[in-house]
Amino acid sequence: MKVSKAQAQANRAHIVETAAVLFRERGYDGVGVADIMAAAGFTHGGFYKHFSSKASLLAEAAACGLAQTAALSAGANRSAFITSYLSRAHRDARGHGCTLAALGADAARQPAPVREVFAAGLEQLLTTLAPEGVSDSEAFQAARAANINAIAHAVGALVLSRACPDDAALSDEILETCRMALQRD
Amino acid sequence: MKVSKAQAQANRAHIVETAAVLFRERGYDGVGVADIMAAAGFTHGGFYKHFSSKASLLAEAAACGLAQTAALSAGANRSAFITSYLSRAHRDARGHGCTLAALGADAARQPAPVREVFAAGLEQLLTTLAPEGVSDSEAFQAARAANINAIAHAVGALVLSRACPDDAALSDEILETCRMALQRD
DNA sequence: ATTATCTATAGATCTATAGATAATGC
DNA sequence: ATTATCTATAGATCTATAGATAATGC
Repeated sequence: MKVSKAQAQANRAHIVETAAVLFRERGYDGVGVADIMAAAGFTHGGFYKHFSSKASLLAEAAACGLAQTAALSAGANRSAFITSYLSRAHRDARGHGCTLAALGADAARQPAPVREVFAAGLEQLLTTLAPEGVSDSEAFQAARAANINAIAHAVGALVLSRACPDDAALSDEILETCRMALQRD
Repeated sequence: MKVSKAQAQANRAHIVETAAVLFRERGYDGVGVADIMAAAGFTHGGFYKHFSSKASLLAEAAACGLAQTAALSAGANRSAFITSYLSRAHRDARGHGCTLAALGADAARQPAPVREVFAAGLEQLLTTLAPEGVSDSEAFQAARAANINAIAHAVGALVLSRACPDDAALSDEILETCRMALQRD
């Protein structure tokens, strides 16, 4: 049943990507190692040849998810990023959405290595969103502060809209109100 | 081993308050029924004479925690509320802090009854924060929108600051940046 | 008589490990 | 010979229930 080293590497990456989706959908404690391995197409016994523990997989899966969000923000302009971030489609697709919103609260309860991954992912997003060619130190700080505020505002809006019932008017109202405010700034 | 009806009622309330703290600290899936009952001073077998399931306890515990936050906001003025909400003390006291930030992401994965409790708690907070004596409909809507934005911004800041390592400069920077922005508005 | 709590346990799950298998890669 | 994967399982946990106990409340 052995596979080539290249295939084993690909299998490992596939497990990380599968976990990145399942953790965002159901939370860290809501998914078992066996669930992840089955979803990736393996039996659960093979897990520990790839990862030392479930927590270390979370760190890799979070890094994977955070990199996806940073990549998305790199392409679009700020207004387009906000529009898609605060859309009902994003609210309803937890498994493929922002890792900060889906797993930020879970991260707070995890050991330092996992939280360091989140801090690095957030720094990456701040860098990606920063306007280019700002050499002035004061303007740089102002732009960084504006990005921190925008991300916090957007993450909070997404978390709150998801905490409300799907069909509640309040859930849509939160998204629309915050989208308008963030595009006004 | 039976106690009076009044005592049983008090014991039940004590279990809800204990659960409200433990769920916020460790998340819904991070605490067991036996943990909660032991922390409240009972054996776990007695749980089901008070609650029909663990999920129904979560609904009550969330309502309890959300009412505490709404009560806090009722007393202070807006600036004082923001100052304490975005303090390091609040960040580091998850078990006794805002339920929206601690359990909002968990709520998104729970059945409708739990999410309805969150929506009601959020509406309560919006009402509490609204300025009194605003009869004009347009001004009322503007005040409601401003409160939705402020709560989303503050919740997101708290979630993100907690997701970073305790000692990271980024965690403090998020709190301070968002506190300044929210007090400027 | 009722019932709040306790003891004990069923049945399902979860993380992690041990040993077997079989294909890679030297 | 090494190792990626599989089968099987240990040991711990979790939700929920059953039945016993003993104090309340009629």
